[in-house]
Amino acid sequence: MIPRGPDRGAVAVRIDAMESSSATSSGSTRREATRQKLYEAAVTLIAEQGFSATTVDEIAERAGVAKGTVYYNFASKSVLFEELLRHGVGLLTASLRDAAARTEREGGTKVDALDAMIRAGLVFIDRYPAFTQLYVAELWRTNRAWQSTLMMVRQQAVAVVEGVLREGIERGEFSDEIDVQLTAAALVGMVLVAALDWQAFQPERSLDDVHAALSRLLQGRVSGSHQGH
Amino acid sequence: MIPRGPDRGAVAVRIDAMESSSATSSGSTRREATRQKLYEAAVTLIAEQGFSATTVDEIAERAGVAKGTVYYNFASKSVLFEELLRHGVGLLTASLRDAAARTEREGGTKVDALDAMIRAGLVFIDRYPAFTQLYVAELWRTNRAWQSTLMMVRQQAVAVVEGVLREGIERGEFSDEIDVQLTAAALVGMVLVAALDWQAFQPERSLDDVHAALSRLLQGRVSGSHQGH
DNA sequence: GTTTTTGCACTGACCAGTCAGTTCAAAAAT
DNA sequence: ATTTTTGAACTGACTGGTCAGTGCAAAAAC
Repeated sequence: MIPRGPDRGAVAVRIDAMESSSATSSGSTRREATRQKLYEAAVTLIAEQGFSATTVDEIAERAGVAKGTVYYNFASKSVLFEELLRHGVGLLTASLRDAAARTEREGGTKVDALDAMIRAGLVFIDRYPAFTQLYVAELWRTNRAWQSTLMMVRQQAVAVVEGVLREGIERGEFSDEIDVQLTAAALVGMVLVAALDWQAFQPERSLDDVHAALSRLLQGRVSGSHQGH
Repeated sequence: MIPRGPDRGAVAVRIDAMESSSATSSGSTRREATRQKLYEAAVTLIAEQGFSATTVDEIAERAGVAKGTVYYNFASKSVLFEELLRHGVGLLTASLRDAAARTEREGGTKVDALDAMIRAGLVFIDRYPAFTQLYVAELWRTNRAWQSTLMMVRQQAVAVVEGVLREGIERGEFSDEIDVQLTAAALVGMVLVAALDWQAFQPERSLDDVHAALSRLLQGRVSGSHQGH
């Protein structure tokens, strides 16, 4: 569809410009734009329906390109998906690291850093809910082609949280009895599930509300030794 | 569900006994057994591969029955899946309620109740990892046939946690400023993700380890006003 | 003798991936 | 400055295969 006339060339969408590869002076911006459109189409469809239930035809149609174009740009449906995963988690990891570094620079405590990362996580999920959804849905699946990609990418993100926890223990800010790995996983889960529930079941709430609720939990002001109210 | 070897009835699992329909004295146990086998086969396959990627032939084969039997017992593949969901979440909800009630009976605090529910959640996930996996993968998907079933069933489970939180606030045991819904979601997420990570990435850890880590977080002994170590 | 299961052939829809051909802007040739 | 060539990007009809669901007669279980 879309005879495309003299192709008014949708000039460079510039959605984000991650590590947008080479770009040799007269770089093929066209190709990059097409790939970006395909990512965007794929992420929502796969989040809604799952990988197998989403057809390449659907992705192509929503992106407004022909099916052949998908295969011109990606070796297969799975490869498209894998690159989508890498792309998305790259954004998240960068955002988390940034939040931690910023707190550090401003002389905050490690609790402040965790809190800032919680917020960064919420902002990310708010901006890319479909990606988050799809990530969670695939993370614990076994027996799948992109299993190893997913593991690597997960480790990348969780490592940031673990790092902050470890530094906190060294500084004596956290008890040295905490289990870094499990605690990091629990924190990630807390943010992930609360945020997805927020999006799905009470989208009218503000990000600040959600952040406040999670901060409270983090700081043990829900059930810890607390002070009246 | 979940094969688990030749199933020596370990600790009286009471797999069914839910609202297992009619059962007129000489109830058709045969049919029930077949359905159970199909649930068990379906749950692992779907957890591993996802709903669409799992074929009815595979389910039948793993369950050791003919394909026709699947359709004799369930109207369609989706219906089989929906009933599986109801079945599984029914078990979880019952277990959570039981944990809360037991604590109550023994005169524990509401924090104790939450703690007991965390443990009950972990035990459930430990026993039915495939179900948990599949549940998480489907929960936030939109546009799907069983979407409404899933919402009902989710609400059922989360409501138990919300109930305990509310009672805790009434009793003045928790701050009345906490957001019940968000906090409940966050707690569920904490347990869910920590447990799935435990299963997937460090299965050698004991349930007690995981429980201890989560307890600590719940009680604010990670970053709250804590006392040395 | 009724209920449940089996085995298996069949259908029709659907879908990942292919490929011969088209488009067009920029480079090269004139 | 005009024509020709090039090749990266894109197209969409087509293929080979898969799979949900059906139909049914005979066997097994109860």
